[in-house]
Parts: sequence; C-alpha cells; structure tokens
Amino acid sequence: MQNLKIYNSLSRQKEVFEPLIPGHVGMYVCGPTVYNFVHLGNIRTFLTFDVLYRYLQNIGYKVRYVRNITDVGHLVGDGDEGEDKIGKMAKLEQLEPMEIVQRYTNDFHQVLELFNFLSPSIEPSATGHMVEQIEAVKDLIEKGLAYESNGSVYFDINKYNEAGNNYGKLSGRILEDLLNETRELDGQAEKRNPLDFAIWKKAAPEHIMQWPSPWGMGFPGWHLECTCMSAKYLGKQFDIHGGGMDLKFPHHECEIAQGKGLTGVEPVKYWMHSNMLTVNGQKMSKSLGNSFLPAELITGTHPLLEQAYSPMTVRFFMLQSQYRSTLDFSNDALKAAQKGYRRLLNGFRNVKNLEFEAIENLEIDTKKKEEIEKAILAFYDSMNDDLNTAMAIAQMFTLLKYVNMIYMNQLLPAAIGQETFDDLKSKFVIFFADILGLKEEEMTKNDSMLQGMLSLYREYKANQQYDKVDQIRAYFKANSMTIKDMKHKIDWAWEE
RNA sequence: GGUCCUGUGGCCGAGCGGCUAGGCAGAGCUCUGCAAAAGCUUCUACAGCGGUUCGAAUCCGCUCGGGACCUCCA
Repeated sequence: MQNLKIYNSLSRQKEVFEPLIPGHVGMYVCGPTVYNFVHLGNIRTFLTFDVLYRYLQNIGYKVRYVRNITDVGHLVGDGDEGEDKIGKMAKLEQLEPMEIVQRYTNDFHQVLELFNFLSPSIEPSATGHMVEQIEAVKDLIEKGLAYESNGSVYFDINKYNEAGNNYGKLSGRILEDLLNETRELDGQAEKRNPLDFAIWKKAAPEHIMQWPSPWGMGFPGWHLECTCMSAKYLGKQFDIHGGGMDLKFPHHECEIAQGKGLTGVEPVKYWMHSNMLTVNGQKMSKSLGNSFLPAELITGTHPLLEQAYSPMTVRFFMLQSQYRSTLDFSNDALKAAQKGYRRLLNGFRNVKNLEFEAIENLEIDTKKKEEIEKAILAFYDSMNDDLNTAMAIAQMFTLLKYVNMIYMNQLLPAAIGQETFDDLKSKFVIFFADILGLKEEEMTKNDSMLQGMLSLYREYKANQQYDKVDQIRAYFKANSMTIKDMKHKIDWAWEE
C-alpha cells in the first residue's frame, strides 16, 4: 500500500503526509459563521474533512480535530466599516446576538448529524477566546507588526514582509498587483497601507457586540480567531488546516501572517482547500440565490429541485467527485446518485449476514479471489492519493458485485477462500460506514412486519395466487421497497 | 484588468504520457407465472487547430467556451 499523499495548497503539489508528531495529527478546519443557515455548498467542505478525519483515524492516527464556530468579527460587505454579521442579524430579528449564535449553531449541529458527520474533538468559539485574541493583538503590536489607529489595530504587511516574510504566498498574490487593484473602501485612511488588515476593530457606540480592550471598546478581526484557537489547541505549529477554496484569500493568507508574526514559525504544514459546489456551472452562494438549504433538499421544496433527496444520497453524490474539483449540482446527477447509493446500501445490508461455508475439494476461483483482493488494496490506494473518493467508490462497486454474487447464490464463499471472504465482508462494512461515513437511513421499516408479509408472499406464490402476489409487491413498492424473489430465498431491498 | 483553475461518451464523474475507471441511462442474454433484483455481454469519449514524442484525453502553443479569487462567501 502507498503512503497517504495530500495536495498542499502551499506548495501546489501532492506531498507525502508526515505528521509533526508520529502517530498524531492536529487538524483545524474553518467552521461556519453562525448568522444564518448552512447551505449545501458549506456541507461539501465539511464533508471533505469529515472523510479525512475518518480516514486518518482508520489508518491508525490519533487525531485532534478542531473546528471553530465564528460568532463575532465577520463583517458584512466589502469594507472594514461593514457591520458584524451576527450583530446585523440580531438587529434584523430583534434578538440578542447570542440568541442568533445559539439558533444557528443548533441548526448547524442538526445538519451535521443529518449528514452523518463526526463531531470534532474541540469546537471552540471566537467569543470564548476574547482574552487570547486581545493578547495576540498586544503581542503583534509589541513585535512591531501591528499598529493602533483611531481605536482599531491593523496588521502591518510591509513590516511583516521586511522581516523576510512573503504575504501572498498561499494564494499566489503579488503585493504590487494587490495594491493596484485595491478598491476604494471606507476606513482606508486609518491604514498605513491599503492592504493592512484589521486585527481589532473599534466599535461604534450602537454596535451591539463589543468588548473592552487596551484600545477601547471593540471586537476582534475575523482572521484572528482561527490563529488564536488553532495555536491554543493544536500548538503554534500543526499538521493540517482545511477550509473552502474561497477562504484561501484573504482569510488563510492572513492567518499565516498572524501566526508567523506571533511565533516566528510557519503555523501550518499542509493547507487543504476543497472546491466549490456549483449549480448550472456557477458557484452556489446565498447572494446568487442558487443555494439550497438541507431542509429544502430533504423536502424537495426548492424551485430548482424536481424531487426530495435524502442526506445520504447527497453525501454519496458528493463523494463521487474528488474534493479539489468543482462539482455541479443537478437533478439528473442526484437521481443517478440515489440509485447508486441504494444499490451500495443494499449490499451493505446483505454483506453483514453472509456466512462462510467450507466445502471440501472445491477449487478456488483464483481470478475472482484476486480481483477482490486487488479492489480492497485499490480502495486504500485511491484514498491515499489525495482522498480520491470517486475512485475509491469505483472499487466499492467491484466489491459489491461479489457481495451480490454470494448473496444471490451465484458464487460460493468457499470459492474465494475463507481469508478473502472474511476480508471482503469486513472491509465492505468499514469502507461504507466507517470511512465514507454512509449509513442506512430510517425509512418506514418494521422488520417483523416485513417478515410476515414475505411469508404471506411465499404462501400465495406457492398456491399460484398471483393477484395476491402482485398486490404484496405493490405494497412494498409504495414504500420504496422491492421484493427479491430468488431461487434460494425471498428477501426485500430498498428500491433503487 | 490581474492571478489561477477548467472543457471527457445521453447525464454525472475519475484518470493527467502506453494498461476497458465507476455510477446512472440505453440494448441484448440468463433467471422468472410475469416482474423485480442479481450476474453476464454490449453501444456511444476525451472542445478545436497545430506541435513535442516510437506513442497524448494526459506535455507545450494558439483559438473558442466555462468557472473561481482579487478584503461577503465553505
């Protein structure tokens, strides 16, 4: 098996993953700003890192996964004079800011559960780390990398670069270009350089979220929280930092500058960025009005949706592409994913009940045995190749073929040997549930009732009462199920 | 305008110098009361034009199309 390789945005190439501390991984992912519902585009990013988290653990790493909640400091609009997002919603909805935060944090957690995301090890919030952030601002001023101006504090990019750093290296920006493109924004007069960014903002009296600081009442800049919280829980240097592609600049660029400025060392070893979810070729975003909320998806109520899709269908759909590619959302693609997912799911339900039966003098089918073993290895190789879940799923379908053949009595377990059989059985479950994080969703289902229906079916069929037989099939179909009428037994499956 | 990514069969989507990815849809076969399920077989590809190479979907150039970022964004 190969080593895990990760595409590092910093070097722009795939690198062999070597954690700073052998056997341990520190991973930080930018969480949501909880001022509104998370949409499907957000979910794609969290999915990428959920799978990474699962996979790292599965191959034996002890992982500390930190994902923050941004509950202050993220401004609305282009300028630094914009309103705080939480504060704005609080005014609109006439709620206490913390009510807004709580409401959307709760929603976020429900959504994560719906899509079967594992909880991070630590989920810190920006407002819970005000002391750390104020200390960091003080520290940066002392180091000469930040300056106060009219109650706000700005990070001094020129000073930072003079000290031998390179602001812009992550996103490939050139300082001069950035300067030429600087827009006319309010508050620029306070800055020594238009590119300097706020690490502490003075709050206007009517601003509802503000804290006392050595520079007066104010609130921290958006980029600062991630720097402080990642350093606090993962150390001044840690392994993986993830987030959506659209956070690369300026957010992650600023994080590097703050981290390096504070500690003198490169804060992150591997930067990972997941690509955007698009709708008709355009980035899904709230401002374009083409974003779906999870609730709209499950009920199928959004105008762009032809039907409802379950969370696992969506999870599977997203996993069929590689995280660094854009993924286009469409009804046709979702429908295809639904069928594929249910087929795999039926295999997952069946594989657990397969049992090995030794048969003497049965010749081993070497070709099949080898193909199974090859597919299992290929699954790991695919995951190791920068989390190529699309390719990993292709291997799952190869394995599914054999699961089905055994289940249908078309292949005897003994023909592939006990070892390969056991491996097929255990790995299929691990791949499906533990690594890809798929699961059986609760549809209307009652096992003992189903078994009763199936025994009636069997009886009617034996008596050749085909009208009754067809009737039972219709009941199943009405519940998204289908009867599998096989030579050796009768069973049911989710309709694909 | 600057920086970068991208264009694969009916649809989605991997691959990124030689080896049929895969899923969905279509066609045929086996099984079946008829079906369904499952297995088997099978049809459609690499935007266009040049170049490099023994060999290119994969590298290079140009043209055309799509997209992202450039202080809201996952």
